[in-house]
Amino acid sequence: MSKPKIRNMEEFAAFSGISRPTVSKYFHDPDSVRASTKERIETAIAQCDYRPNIFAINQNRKLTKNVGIVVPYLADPFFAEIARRIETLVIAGGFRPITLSSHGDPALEVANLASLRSIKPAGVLLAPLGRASNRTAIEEFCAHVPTVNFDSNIEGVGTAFVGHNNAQATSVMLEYLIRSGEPPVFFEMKTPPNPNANKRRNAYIETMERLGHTPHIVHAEGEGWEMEEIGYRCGKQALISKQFATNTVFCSNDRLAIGFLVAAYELGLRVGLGEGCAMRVAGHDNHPFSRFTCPTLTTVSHNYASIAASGVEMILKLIESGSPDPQRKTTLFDSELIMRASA
Amino acid sequence: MSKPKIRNMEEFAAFSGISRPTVSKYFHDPDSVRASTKERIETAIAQCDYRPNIFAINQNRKLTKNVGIVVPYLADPFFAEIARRIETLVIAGGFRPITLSSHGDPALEVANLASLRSIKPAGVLLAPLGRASNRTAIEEFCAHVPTVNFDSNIEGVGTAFVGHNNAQATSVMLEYLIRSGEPPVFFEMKTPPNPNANKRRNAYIETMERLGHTPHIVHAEGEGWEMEEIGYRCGKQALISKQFATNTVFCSNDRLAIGFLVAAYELGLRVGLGEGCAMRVAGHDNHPFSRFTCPTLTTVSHNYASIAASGVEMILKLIESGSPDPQRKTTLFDSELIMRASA
DNA sequence: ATATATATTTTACACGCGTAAATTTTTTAG
DNA sequence: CTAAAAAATTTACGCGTGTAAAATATATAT
Repeated sequence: MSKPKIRNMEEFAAFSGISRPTVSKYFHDPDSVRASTKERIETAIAQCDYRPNIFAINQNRKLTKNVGIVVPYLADPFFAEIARRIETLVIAGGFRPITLSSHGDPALEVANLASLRSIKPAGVLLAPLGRASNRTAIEEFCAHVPTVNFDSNIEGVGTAFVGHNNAQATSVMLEYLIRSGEPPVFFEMKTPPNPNANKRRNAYIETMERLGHTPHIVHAEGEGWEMEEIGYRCGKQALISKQFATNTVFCSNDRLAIGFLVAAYELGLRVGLGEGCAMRVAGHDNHPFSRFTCPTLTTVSHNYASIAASGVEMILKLIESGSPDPQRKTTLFDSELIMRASA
Repeated sequence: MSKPKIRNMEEFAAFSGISRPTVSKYFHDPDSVRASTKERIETAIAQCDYRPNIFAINQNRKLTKNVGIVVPYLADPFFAEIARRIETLVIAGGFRPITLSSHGDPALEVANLASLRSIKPAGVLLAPLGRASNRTAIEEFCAHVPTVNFDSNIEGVGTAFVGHNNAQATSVMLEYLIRSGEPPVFFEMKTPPNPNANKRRNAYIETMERLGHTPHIVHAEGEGWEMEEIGYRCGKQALISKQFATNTVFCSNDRLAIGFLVAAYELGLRVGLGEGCAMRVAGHDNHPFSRFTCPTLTTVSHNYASIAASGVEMILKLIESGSPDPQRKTTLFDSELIMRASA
């Protein structure tokens, strides 16, 4: 019952009774060989469980089957979720996903790109850190590797960008909040790491003015990716010192909102729509945990499914075509208002 | 200003004026060559930014510098956090971490192991799915690749296990809860995916009896990894139908507790220690989000730092020694009571 | 059955680097 | 300054696979 030890394709070819080049062809595309041949090879595989050496394969192929996925912070469930979806689609497309997280560190982001480059990926899906990113290094990378930029847009980075329509999302939420109560104050980090934040602030100001209201912004101090902590700490201070001009707060993202809700809770401020509520809070992202806040968070959702699908589709098309489209294309997906209990 | 294009080590050697074998030696260990040589090579690198082809390197080395990290569900911030720490330590150790998530799927877990095997990792840190894992496949894998099992112990899997002392943690929490109020009811999934849950239940029963109290367990129905949802849904039902024998609930893990707290909140049950509180809730894990629940969650913490450090240390030692210790060693780290507002 | 198209085999070289052995150069010790 | 030790060079082969070209075998259409 002990399976024969096959050391390489040579031996496997001998074992299966097929020539090595044909076997090689089979592993590259099982349907490129005659059906009867395919069957014989697969019978042999079942008997000895040989698999080609991936290093030797990739050494000689101009194009590997590797697709890199780089996210700024994988410990953030938002990115974990989008990465998970992308991985699944990449596998379905017949490629091998390699997910790397920059852990919020620009140096590690550059190191990740270097690391990816050394495995000659067929393509890369890159969500850059944003403001902190080393632009030069990223541009250099994109000049050599087909790259689709997602989530956080850096102009000129990658052959295409697929992301979230911050303006539309902000507008949808604002209209809802204004229609159903007092116009919201915008709560954001003073120096947000992610460029989406800027788009959201600008959209807030613009939409508020368009609707005839005065924009109010409260800024939270603090650097980095510990947004719940920042939202909690600065939110609490701002609540205590009554910095909010109205009873409604629109947080720049859900993580900030999660921290803010804890602050409100601890101050005994009831958040929500009903009678006894002191204030309303809304977020932005439909973060996986926004369903489990107290109260559950009203937010605008990223279209996770479409962004992942579109990003993967683009990179696969790019890989197939070989030639990067000279025109950098931007695809934005509209978001949906997720009405829950907090606003 | 345009850097010369170097295609391989041959060309780089010519460019730097050093012989190829010496260059090769340098890339394997920069300090194994004379200081002056090292400097010349590094000057050349700065000028043309060449890096060796990783596939060609790994094809010929018996041992790659790859260290696999497999976790059951990376979208769970708990695993994201531990993976992040492990990655950092692996890099510091001079290896290349490759993190794969099984996304809760036993088939993907097997596929991940197969995928790892094809890149000949020097070693692997494996946190198995647990109950759902394909034991045979994992054992087969461990027979060929140095593996350290972490988080969820499967007897016989891997050369060593490093994890969390569930018994000690449960005991510490129970003693605290009993000392400070009513003895707790244990709230857990009926069919938990993770084997830690069984240890925790048994420790709960044992400790309760030792302390002279009657154990009470409430079971939540539901399969899979959506624990917040299960904790919320079943917790709400159980609260409504008054299934809890005392006013204190000890959840088998923090994710269940996070959902449970939302249920309590929605039912208007004030959770905490103070006067006006209807009940107390405690968790287990010190999940990254347990600081941001309402109220903040009292829990027992995994020793993230020690588990990561010890796991990495073990796998590196294993790699260095070459010979797996025939004695499977289990290392458990004690946990710390994290007192917050919920109990 | 014959001609044609399609698959497979044979042969041979390429990829980029690891590594061993023998030789030469450079450094260090005396 | 000379001898010994250490480092670098030269030469040459191996790793496991991709892939091209020519020859041969097999399948399909007429």
